[in-house]
Amino acid sequence: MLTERQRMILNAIVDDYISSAEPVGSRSISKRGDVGYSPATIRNEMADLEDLGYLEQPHTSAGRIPSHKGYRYYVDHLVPWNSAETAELGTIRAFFAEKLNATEQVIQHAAMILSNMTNYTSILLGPEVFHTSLRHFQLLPLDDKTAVAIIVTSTGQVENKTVSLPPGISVSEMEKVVNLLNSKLVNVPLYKLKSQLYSELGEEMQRHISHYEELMQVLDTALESDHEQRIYLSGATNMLTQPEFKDVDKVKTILDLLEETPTLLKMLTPASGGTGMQVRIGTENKHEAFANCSLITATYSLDGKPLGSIGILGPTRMEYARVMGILGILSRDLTAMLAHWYK
Amino acid sequence: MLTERQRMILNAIVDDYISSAEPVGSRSISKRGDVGYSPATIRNEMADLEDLGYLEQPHTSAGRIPSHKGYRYYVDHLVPWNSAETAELGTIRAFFAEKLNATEQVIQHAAMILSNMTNYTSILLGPEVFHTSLRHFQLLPLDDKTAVAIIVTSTGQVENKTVSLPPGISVSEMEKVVNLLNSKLVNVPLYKLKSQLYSELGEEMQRHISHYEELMQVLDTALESDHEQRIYLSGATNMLTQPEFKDVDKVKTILDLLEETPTLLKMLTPASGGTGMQVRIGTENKHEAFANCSLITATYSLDGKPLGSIGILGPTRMEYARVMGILGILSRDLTAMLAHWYK
DNA sequence: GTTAGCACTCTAACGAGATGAGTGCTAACC
DNA sequence: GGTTAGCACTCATCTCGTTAGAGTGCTAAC
Repeated sequence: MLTERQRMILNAIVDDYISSAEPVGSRSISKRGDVGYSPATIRNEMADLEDLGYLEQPHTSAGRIPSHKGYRYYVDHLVPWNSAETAELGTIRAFFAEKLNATEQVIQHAAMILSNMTNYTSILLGPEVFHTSLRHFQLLPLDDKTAVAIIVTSTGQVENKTVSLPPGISVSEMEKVVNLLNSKLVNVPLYKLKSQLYSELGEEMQRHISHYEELMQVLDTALESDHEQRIYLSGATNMLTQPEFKDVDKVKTILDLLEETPTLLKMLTPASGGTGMQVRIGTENKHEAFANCSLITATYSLDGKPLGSIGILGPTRMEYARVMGILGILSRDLTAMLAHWYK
Repeated sequence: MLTERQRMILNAIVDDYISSAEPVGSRSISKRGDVGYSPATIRNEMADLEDLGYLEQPHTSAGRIPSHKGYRYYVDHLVPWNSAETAELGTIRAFFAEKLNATEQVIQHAAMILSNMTNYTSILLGPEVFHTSLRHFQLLPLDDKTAVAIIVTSTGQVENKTVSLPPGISVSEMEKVVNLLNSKLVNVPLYKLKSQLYSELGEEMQRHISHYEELMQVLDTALESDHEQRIYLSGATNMLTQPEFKDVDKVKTILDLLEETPTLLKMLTPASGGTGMQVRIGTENKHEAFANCSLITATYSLDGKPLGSIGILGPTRMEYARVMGILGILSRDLTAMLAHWYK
């Protein structure tokens, strides 16, 4: 649809704008050297690109800035994205060379590394316990009224929840049930736990146990999917350094949204539908507060199933190439690392 | 040292400045009605108060603002602090009426409530596991190289840590040791765990166990005080709404500091020395980034020992009376609640 | 001791050029 | 026909002098 020359010019404009945050004029494009035309010619093309919707003009006598459509085209067709040769490869490899042996810890650390490297905000979704399975279950009485339920998953994550005990349940009986539960439910995926609880322990137990109803109630809440995905956010304040967010009020609404876990979840999870890298530009994000933001996400997986996502949030004027490169490497390496641990 | 009239005027100025954030002039004080003097008289007193160091003048023809010394005097002698009658009492009571049965959950929730009520930033220190004791210890093998160590404390908190296992340790032997450990170390304060580990299991075990050295190494790292105090931060973005922080750069350094756990710890922990409420004004905080901030902290305790702190961070121009009232109630109620749970 | 009055100071707000980056258009050039 | 030089025009931003107003300090009167 676009001529080769138009693509070159669009590319040059987006590149320029990404690094300068200023509307870019015909002269500066001409001077760059990689587009060998005079300002006048470039002006003509720019007018055409604006008509086609790829560029915008803040006001008559200013340069052009990319529109959302322009960014979209840039991301889809022009980004020089070679994840293998990113300059930051070294940093990432160094990160994975460190000896970290807990998944959560790795993810958390990765969030920091990401935001530091990119100077944007990183949002990581911890491993989705949903697809992992039960390794061990335990119910530990604290006093006669409360107990701690502990669930260890196949990926070594530990979830715990305090439950209140109804009066009259004996410790020994509880132990018996928990033991049975362990023998029956180990390796069952977490999301099937509650249904299996009833099918496996249903009839069989009812006559062996005195307080069947109450006990089931306790186990039910204990296995309740409190196992939410954990979200790790890092570098939120980097938003403040972006010139487009010098308006304190706007940046406040953004930072406020970032403090809300459900919002972040909603932003990151749909990405797990597709496996590849996803870029959501401006209004493609659901919240209007993010109209001037872009979100780039990738997923990491285990056994081919996406486990969680890693994402970078920045202004629409974002270093797409660099960020995509970094995310690409990191998601691949994370996947490899997990595969290596839990093969 | 100050005359009654000077105290009245200082009080009026601080009150006014707290609610307006503008230098306050003699006329506006006179008009308030509670100081029945003409602007000229008040001007004279203001000049004296400035000489004494309680007030400052941004420039010659502006009103006065309180100096740090002025705030300090206000906090120490003038704040109308009646924690019992705070208007927010209802909100707090409603919060405690909710049925929450995990300490952590309560603290986390309290952080949110606090920042919402005050519109400042709340910083809460989770229960200091340091002073709690061991209820249960467990070492759960994940595969032949790694295991999860789980520690349940007397207050029902669950700490877990992934440790790597040296090759050649048998599962049964490990179980034996862990069982012994449980029988010997339950109810030992966490901070004594490591030393007791050696004194209790030292000679006795050495001959019964094949890989004594390696096993001890594992247990050592498992009991390592990874049990850091957890910090709950809420409403950090409220900083952005304060007019004194309209400068994005300054607020960025503050928010960046708030992202660093060690900094927060350092700011909150010294407060646990004294039992009462502490107010640190401006440069009394250690970091110079907080030169324009005040931090008010209170502690909650169990069995008379301070367990953790709750704090509010805001501009030096802060609603001291209100915040101190709220913190007072909350810390008292938290203490009562913990006492009720773990009596 | 208190207060009215007044000259003085200093910031913030306003508005009128001046500046300059950038455009669109036309006409000339290859 | 595609490309480019030239030029008039637009418009945000910067500068600078002026003004308005809030507030002070001082003096003199009450």
